[in-house]
Amino acid sequence: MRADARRNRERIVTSALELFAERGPGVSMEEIAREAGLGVGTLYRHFPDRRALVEEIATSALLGLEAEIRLLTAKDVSRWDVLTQVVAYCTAQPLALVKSIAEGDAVPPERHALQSKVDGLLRGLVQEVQDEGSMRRDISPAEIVEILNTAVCRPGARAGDAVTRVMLDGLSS
Amino acid sequence: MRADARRNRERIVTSALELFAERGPGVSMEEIAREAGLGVGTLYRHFPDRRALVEEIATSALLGLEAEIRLLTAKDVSRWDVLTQVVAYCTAQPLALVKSIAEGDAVPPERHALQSKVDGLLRGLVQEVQDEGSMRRDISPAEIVEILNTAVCRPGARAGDAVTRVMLDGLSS
DNA sequence: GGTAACCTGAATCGGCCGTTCCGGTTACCT
DNA sequence: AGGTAACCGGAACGGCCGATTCAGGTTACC
Repeated sequence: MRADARRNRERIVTSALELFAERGPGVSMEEIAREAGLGVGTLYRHFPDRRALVEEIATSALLGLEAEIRLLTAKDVSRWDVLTQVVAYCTAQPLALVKSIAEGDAVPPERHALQSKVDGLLRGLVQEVQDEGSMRRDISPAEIVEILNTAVCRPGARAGDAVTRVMLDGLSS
Repeated sequence: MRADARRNRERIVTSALELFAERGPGVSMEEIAREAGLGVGTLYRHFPDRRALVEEIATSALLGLEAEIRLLTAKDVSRWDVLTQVVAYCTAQPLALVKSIAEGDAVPPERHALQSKVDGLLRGLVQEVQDEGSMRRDISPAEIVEILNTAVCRPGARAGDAVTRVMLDGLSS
């Protein structure tokens, strides 16, 4: 693959991620191309169709999150801090909305598996946070993950913004 | 106006409010008509175009909210309880998303004035809650109102659901 | 019973978006 | 430097979806 092609592919993914994160689904292919400083044709050279693009982004976002969770989980700090940092990662990375966007399309089995794995990790972490005693217990881990999701998958969400802080304070015990 | 016409107009407004609340903007005129058990033509008999419908709904929702705030504010209970009930009203009434939807269109001056008035009332109430000492002071009333807005204007928001509870807990002091 | 008001929903009209395609450009190898 | 395959740009096409219209049937009310 030629150097410029590789670079352009990169740009496309980056731009798409960004746009999805800040404007939600419904961003058009043309907008993505423009944001990347390329023509639509180039976009289609790299991804056969919209689904392929979404798929790539969703999958790589999930993989990134999974890696991050494992990394943070391995640290020797309170589970609460780990969770906080995971949340921060989710809002800082523009992967925020990707999950929900990707759910608009039919979820292919491979991504579904990955999704479940990440969800499992998150629920496990939340469980540990509760066991450690720093999080309220009157809400189930699954539901808490969902709550965090709504906090993070919000157009315009920023790491450490007021909504996120309030949310986390409301979850702590 | 004939009795059936009045009834149908009513139905249209109700259905639109409901659909907007539970499915967000982007609900089509046909869906609204169907939900109301009417043909699209009837809808257009009562409202010249989509904007007119949205306008009516937004305005009446705001007026309703204003009335509710004044009513609750007059009660002799803690300001915190008043705020809680206002929030509950906002999520129970399907006026939840109306505000944000109505903002998609250009906001006509008259509605803008109404909007500001309601915002003022809310900020004032929040200020009182803070003065009473039951709410954290490290976030400004304006921002808190905005936070509450995101809590309430959420597709699928229900009065007293987990997200709302967590949010309010996070705001209390 | 008559009539104006009302209702219906298929058809129309636009706009937006994904996708294609071909003429022009460029990286890179020899 | 020159050649060529890979790459890029962006106008143009086709489909879809939603707002709006309208001709023809129905109904409330006097």
